[in-house]
Order: sequence, then C-alpha cells, then structure tokens
Amino acid sequence: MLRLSKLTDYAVVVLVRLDAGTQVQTSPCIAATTGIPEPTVAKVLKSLSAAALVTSQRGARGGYRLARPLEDIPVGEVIAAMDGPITLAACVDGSVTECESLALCPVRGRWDPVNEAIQRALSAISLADMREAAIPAVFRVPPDADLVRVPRNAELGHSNASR
Amino acid sequence: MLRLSKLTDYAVVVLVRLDAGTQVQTSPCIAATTGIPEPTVAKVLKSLSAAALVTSQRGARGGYRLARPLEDIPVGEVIAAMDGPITLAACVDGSVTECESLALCPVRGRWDPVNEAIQRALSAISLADMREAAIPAVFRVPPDADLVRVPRNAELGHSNASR
DNA sequence: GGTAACCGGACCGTGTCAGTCCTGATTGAG
DNA sequence: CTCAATCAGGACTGACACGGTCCGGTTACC
Repeated sequence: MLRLSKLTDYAVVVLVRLDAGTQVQTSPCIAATTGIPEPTVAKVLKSLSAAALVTSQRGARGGYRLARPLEDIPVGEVIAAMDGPITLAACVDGSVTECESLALCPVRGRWDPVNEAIQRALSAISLADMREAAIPAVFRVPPDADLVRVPRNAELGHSNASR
Repeated sequence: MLRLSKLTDYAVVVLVRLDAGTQVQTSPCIAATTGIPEPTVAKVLKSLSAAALVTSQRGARGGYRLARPLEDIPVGEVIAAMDGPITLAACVDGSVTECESLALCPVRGRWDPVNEAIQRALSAISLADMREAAIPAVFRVPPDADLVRVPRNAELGHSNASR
C-alpha cells in the first residue's frame, strides 16, 4: 500500500509538538503530551537528531529543540530520516548490484521518473503545511503545554486498541 | 524506505511485456521471456486481471491480453492493483476507526495533502513512459519473442543472487 | 474426451518493523 | 564534589506482512 512506517508518523507528530515553545523539551514530556509511549518517542528523537532535524542538549535540564523552523523542513526529509532514502524499487538507488540475469532484467532504471516525481511532491510540502492541514481546532496542541513537568511514568494509555 | 512491493515491480514488467504483440500470451510464456518464476507471474496476472488491467481468455490457447494500451495505464493504477489503495498513513483512508486517544491524536488528516500529491504524481506517469525510460537498447524485448512456445519448466534462474 | 490454460484459494518460511530495555556518557543543580 | 536527570547507542524480541509455491476446480479448444 505504499505505506510509510508508523515511526515516520510519530516523527511528524513529535516535530510539530516540538514547534510549540522555544524551550528545550524532554522526551518524557513529549511522550505525555502526544500520547506516544516514551521509549518510542526517545527512539524517534534519536533518529531525528542523527538526521540533524533536531538539536539535543544532554545532561540535566537537557532536551530537544527544532534545528529549523517547520517551514524549512520538507516532509520528504522526515521520511528519509526515519525510513532511509526514498526508493521505490530495488534497482534504483546508487547500489548498482546488477540484477543477476542482466540480459533479461527489464526493470533497470524504469522507476526513475516515478521516483523523481515522488521526490518532487514530497519536497514541495513542508511540515508547516501539515501542521495546519485539516485538523479541527480541538486537536491543536496548546502552545504552552510544554512547560508542564510530568513524572516519569505518566502514561496515557496510548496502547493501540485496534487489535 | 517507501518501497513498493516486488510484485508491483513484476507487474510493470509483465504489462510491458504484454504490450508486445497482439496475440494472447500465456503465463508460462511470459515467465520464460521475463525470467520471473512462473507461479509468481501467474499470481501477478491474476491480480491484474482482477483489477481489469488485463483481460483473460480461458481454456486451451487461452492467455492474457492488455485491456488498454500502455499509454492509458497510469502507474498509480498498477500500484493500487497490486498493493491496494495508496495511503501513506493509517489514519487516512475510509476506515474511520478513530484512533483511541482521540483528544490527543494530532495525526488526523495530516497526511492528506501528501497523499494527494503522490496520487497526482503517480497518475501523471503512464506505463508507456516507463517503457522507454532510460533503458539501454540491449534490454529491450524483441517485439516478436512472444511467439515462441516454451515447455513448462524452462527456468532461467532468476532466483535472486544477492543473499 | 483429452489437454492446456486460467481461477481462486490455502499454505508456509522469511524478513522487516514496532516496541522495549539496558548500559554508558554528559551536564546542570545542590 | 556528588548526584540526578537526560541523551546516546546499542541489542533483543514478538508480531505481522510479504514473497513464493502448490493444489483442486473450471473452461474452452483440438
């Protein structure tokens, strides 16, 4: 279904959440305000930090902060940070590992225009666009909710219900 | 990595192969000329037939035929036929199963513009575009190769070598 | 009637992913 | 100086989807 991983979905939520407030935010805090389990939030933030989409501050009173405003983060970059480079087919990216039956492989490079089209589409949409997209005001996060300090195990029961 | 399934890749190969010649082509024949294992080709063709991208003729001397010229088949339709509807996130399609923590779920509808952009990109590219895209002449299939009748087990060793 | 081909399933091994946990390294506060 | 809070970077595991195969049944041509 061409679906992207759930981690990428979380990453967008986390990044939008991180946009509220200029203070650094800790991963337990973000977990509490988004409803995503804390270890998962930590994992997402680590990946985002590795991709230089957020900056981290270690130690006590540390946390995470957006490296750039949401307007400057295309959604394609988030996907690439979480799921790796965007390549539809196997024979597309730099790894020219040569399909074994080379004389018969008719796939070679065939998906390139499709990949480019998707890349373009994903580069044209920024997280700021997604932030405001079709979300009722009820779901908007209050801009100062990041200031609440919550204890470690404040779980909100976001364990998936659909299985 | 936003990768599409290998079956979809095969589907494009099979459809392009099916474009050569006006005769119906059997799945063993297509398997032999493309190097894809025969049962897999059969599975792909069944899905394509269910999606009305190819028409089938049963019985002896039966086979498959393109339902439309390649120019009229956008690649997005092939992906939808093989992998189901194109939806990036879980909360997007018609199944409004309401994320459990509804008041906190900030994802709702957020991916819609991204989905639409991708849909547009995939609708704009037809299989005819992919047929000619960046393929050295060596890999082009000869237009009359479909006439050869091959025995059932003519395998070409297309089992993946990279593992 | 026999044979060749499609039809519609069921079936299973494998790989990937979501999610958790653990052990360090770092830094501010007391 | 010591301690606690926080990030860093792994390893690990269970669940699930996917690729691939196979089988019995049906249809149509010779």
